[in-house]
Amino acid sequence: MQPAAYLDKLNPQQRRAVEHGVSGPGDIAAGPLLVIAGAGSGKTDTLAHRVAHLIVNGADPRRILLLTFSRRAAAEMTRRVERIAVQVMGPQARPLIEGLTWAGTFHGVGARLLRDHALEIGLDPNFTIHDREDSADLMNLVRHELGLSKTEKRFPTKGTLIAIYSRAVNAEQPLEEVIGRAFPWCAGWSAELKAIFSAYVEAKQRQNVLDYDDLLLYWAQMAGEPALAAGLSARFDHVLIDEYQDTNKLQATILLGLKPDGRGLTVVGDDAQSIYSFRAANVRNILDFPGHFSPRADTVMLEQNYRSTQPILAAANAVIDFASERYAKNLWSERTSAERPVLMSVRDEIEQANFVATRVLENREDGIALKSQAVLFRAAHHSGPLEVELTRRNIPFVKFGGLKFLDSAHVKDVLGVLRFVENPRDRVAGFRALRLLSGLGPATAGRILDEVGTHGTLLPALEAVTPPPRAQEEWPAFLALARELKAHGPGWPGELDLVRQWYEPHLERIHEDAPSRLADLVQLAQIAAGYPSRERFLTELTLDPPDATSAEAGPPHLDEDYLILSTIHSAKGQEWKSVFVLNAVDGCIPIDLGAGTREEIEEERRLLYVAMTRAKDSLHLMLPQRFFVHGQAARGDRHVYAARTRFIPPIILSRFSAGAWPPAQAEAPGSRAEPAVRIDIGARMRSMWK
DNA sequence: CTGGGATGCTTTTTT
DNA sequence: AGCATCCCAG
Repeated sequence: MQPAAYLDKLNPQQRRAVEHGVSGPGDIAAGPLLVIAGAGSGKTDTLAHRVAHLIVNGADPRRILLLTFSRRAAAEMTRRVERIAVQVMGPQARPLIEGLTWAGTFHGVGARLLRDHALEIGLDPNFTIHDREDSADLMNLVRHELGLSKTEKRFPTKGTLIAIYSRAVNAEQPLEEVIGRAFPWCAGWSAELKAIFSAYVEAKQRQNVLDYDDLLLYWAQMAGEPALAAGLSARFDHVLIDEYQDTNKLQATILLGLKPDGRGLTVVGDDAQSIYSFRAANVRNILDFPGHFSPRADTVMLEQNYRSTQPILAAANAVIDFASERYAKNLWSERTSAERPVLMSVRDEIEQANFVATRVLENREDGIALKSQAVLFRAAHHSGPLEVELTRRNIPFVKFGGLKFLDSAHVKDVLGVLRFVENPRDRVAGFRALRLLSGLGPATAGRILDEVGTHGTLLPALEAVTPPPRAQEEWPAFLALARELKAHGPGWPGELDLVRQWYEPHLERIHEDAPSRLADLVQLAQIAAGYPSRERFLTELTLDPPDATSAEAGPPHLDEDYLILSTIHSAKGQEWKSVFVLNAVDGCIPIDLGAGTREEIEEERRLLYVAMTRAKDSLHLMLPQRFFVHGQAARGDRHVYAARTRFIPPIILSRFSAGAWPPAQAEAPGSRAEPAVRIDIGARMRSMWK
């Protein structure tokens, strides 16, 4: 057997990253390693090879911790590791890879570790997890209780509150600093904010719920507590983290707590693709990583791009060259092409939609499947007109990013009932569930939840309730439902069907468009069937929500072809043959919200870079000239003119080719082709008034 | 106390 | 255009 034949197709840098600290079977002594992996440089493959290489050389898969940005990425990584390992070791690798169970997101792994260690840290292991919306709802409850909803001057809303709180936790910054840097318009409220946050924390603990941030925070606390830290860090021999540029200070604290000397630690990322600072991600994590250790961490740079053609790469490089601070690297590609990326001018968003739909179909005629094409945009609503056009032309699409399936009211209602039964102390869930009954408002719901709280258990408390007269009729059915669920009557996923049956009449009463919402619930039931129990379903759905939006969510007939629509954020790590970037104009990229600090602008630049580097063969940046302004009558024509994004200044225009659509617009006056039809619209208009 | 309607303000990206 | 809040009728 040639021991390392599977490494031969790696380039020298990739190979260095894979073999770092591994000198042969049974001999692994790896110090900290940083891999700077440019876009399309085979990062995932390199990391997968490293994991496989460790295992092949005797590392215990059960003692490898692999942290990725999304669950999807973790699954993909595990799949590749298995493929490589099987290739080297044959089928006996399979059971070995089964042991690679600690692969997931920081939040997912945190949840699992916390359930394992709950008792040691005084946590009830049956805690439920609040997603962002739930957290905001709870914050709102607290906000009202403290009487801050009717201050004389406008007090920050629940969304702002949770954003401030979350940033303070994830960036490990004192409140004053967070407000000063990121929320200057909230200055002057810091005393109130402290009060509200402390009440929020107490409420979470009383209700036995954790929010996303807690999953990291408790983990970090454990890792920092000497009595627990040793056991925790001894649990893993190797810790590998993907997308390190998008981790925050709190996550770095966890890592350093797990592996203080960096032994067995590998981080991979690309500072040029850091796009999550709104979530407190900090580029400094990756920039400063080597210096945290002594001796310094080894650094490997992957610069060969296997994805894009040379002209696409040259344009993307030109854009990122203006970035202020980064690991200087120069991506290159062997893939030649004569086709530069296109800056395509169109009159407005309607024409933009028209162009994209037309070109997508042409591409398909040329043999490029819809799935190999993607339309990317800065904000979820930017794709609105395009979605209309695609629907009109019957072009199937799936949209990633923006409002999620789980965020819709009806799905949250059903989950709320389940969560309330799972954890009766969860007031947000309880509130949601109880208020579904007509005649039962916030006051009564609050009273009932107080009862449940003092009782400690659900059923006796509910049975003792006398509902208000107007809710009396619907109460027995609710009580019966709670009983069934508490007893796990029909088992899983039958319990979800039970809730659905109970909920249906309520849904029809509450919402006009009940039928389409019912379809979502059918889909929820299908998702539910994929989980072994109610508890696992609720936890994992919160940590790993289905990432496509409800519009398409109908369990897409996987054999069918469909176009990909995605926010740039959700496009991270992906690639397509042909990519269209919508609204490459100032105001959209960079987006014209908020303060627009220098750091924020730099991040917008990286966003454009990420979008451009998703393209393999063909790239169009769309430039609508006019935007209709919001807040006018449906067919109003008030509009503003938009300018090409500032990230493509004249000096790099030569990296692009220019186009306009419809083509007639590009031609000089006089050379215009003879129209096929002539209709005197002007005459019609005049005759309207006669 | 609940629920419906009017009115005024915010408006990105996501585990 | 959507949501939070306010106001009022049962």
